Amino acid sequence: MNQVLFNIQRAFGASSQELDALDKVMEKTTLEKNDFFLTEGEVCKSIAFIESGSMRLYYDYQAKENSNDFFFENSVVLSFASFLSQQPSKVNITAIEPCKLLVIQYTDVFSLFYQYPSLKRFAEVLLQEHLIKSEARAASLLNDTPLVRFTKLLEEHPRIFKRIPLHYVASYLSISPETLSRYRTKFLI
Amino acid sequence: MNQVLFNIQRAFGASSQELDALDKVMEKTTLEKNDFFLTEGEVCKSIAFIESGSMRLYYDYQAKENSNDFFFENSVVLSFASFLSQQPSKVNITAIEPCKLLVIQYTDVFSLFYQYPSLKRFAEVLLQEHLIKSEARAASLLNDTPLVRFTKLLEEHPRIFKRIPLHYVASYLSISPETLSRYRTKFLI
DNA sequence: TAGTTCTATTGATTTGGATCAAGAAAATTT
DNA sequence: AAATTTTCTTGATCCAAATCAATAGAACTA
Repeated sequence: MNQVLFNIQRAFGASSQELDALDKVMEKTTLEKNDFFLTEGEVCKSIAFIESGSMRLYYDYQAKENSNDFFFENSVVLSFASFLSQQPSKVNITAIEPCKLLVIQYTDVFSLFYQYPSLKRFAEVLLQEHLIKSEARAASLLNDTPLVRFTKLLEEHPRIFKRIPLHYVASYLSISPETLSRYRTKFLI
Repeated sequence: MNQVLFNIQRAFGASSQELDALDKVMEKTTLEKNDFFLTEGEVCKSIAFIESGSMRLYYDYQAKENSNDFFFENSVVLSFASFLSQQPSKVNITAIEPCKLLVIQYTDVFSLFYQYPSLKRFAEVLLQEHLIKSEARAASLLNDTPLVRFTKLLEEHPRIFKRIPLHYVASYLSISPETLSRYRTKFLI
């Protein structure tokens, strides 16, 4: 059994029947560094589980790439807004490191929900978690100064600084790469 | 039939039976200016529909009140994060103008969903709309300069400038009241 | 209606972070 | 492993918005 299925089983008590059904519709794929999982304007028609590697979700806005999220192993990756509404995505999602992914298609997702209630419950929890995360992201950008965002990120997600190129991290914090570099020397990183 | 029920019927084709059930659990209440609908730390146990008036959702953060949303007639008001997780709210919600509200309790919401699928569908649409709005809010704070946020708000929601005290609007835009005042003279408002 | 508090404007000054510029270090490619 | 590209750092300058300060105007309230 792959790690993704194992996690779902452990967290939601999915039956082996449900896990089998899920396994059947999961396609293994890989992405090279800088390959796109989703591009702006395209409708998000699949969900990815990351087996290994890291990814970045960003807005391409006025010649700037503003990163809004990073993903690592055992994460679920998609544009919720585009996937749910089946409207063109406003974001891009690309591989930072080479990635091994398990991918499920939109149509399969809903036919699975129809058949297996505990998978529907899994999706509802994912959706709720994402909503809370999205509100927290907006709150952080509203309430915190750039320096506070930096120190919080450093404390809460130190691995981001180890595995993500710093100019991407700078754009996530909504500061220039130069300013991030200065924060880092100031905090002896 | 009140305006709220009328809207639900029109948008979701709810049956008269469903609307009756909804009507039964809706309690009319009023709020005076500055009264709280929800305070930080409290669990959000109800949903309000605004019949008349306006409300404000804000973070109370380091001696500053940072407004994150404004609501007018025919809006649905709650802290989604707190309501869904039944965890203490991180936000406050208060009346700006005196409000007439229709309020539904948490427990009634879920018993209604259980009985009436089209109301569940109504809730799912609300949730999806909120998620997209929350992502858009974060995107705006990440991508746009203060001045661009101001011009977009002016264009997309001009009534906010007519009915909401400007220092609240300033905090929503994440700028000082002085800067908002200067933007306004610059744009001849 | 006079007094008080709240809200908004305008001016002077300060400041945190952006931008510009150059070079160093690291990673990738050939 | 040499060449090229990408990433990161450091310094100098600039600028948009914050802060500080004073006043005016509106809206409560006693």
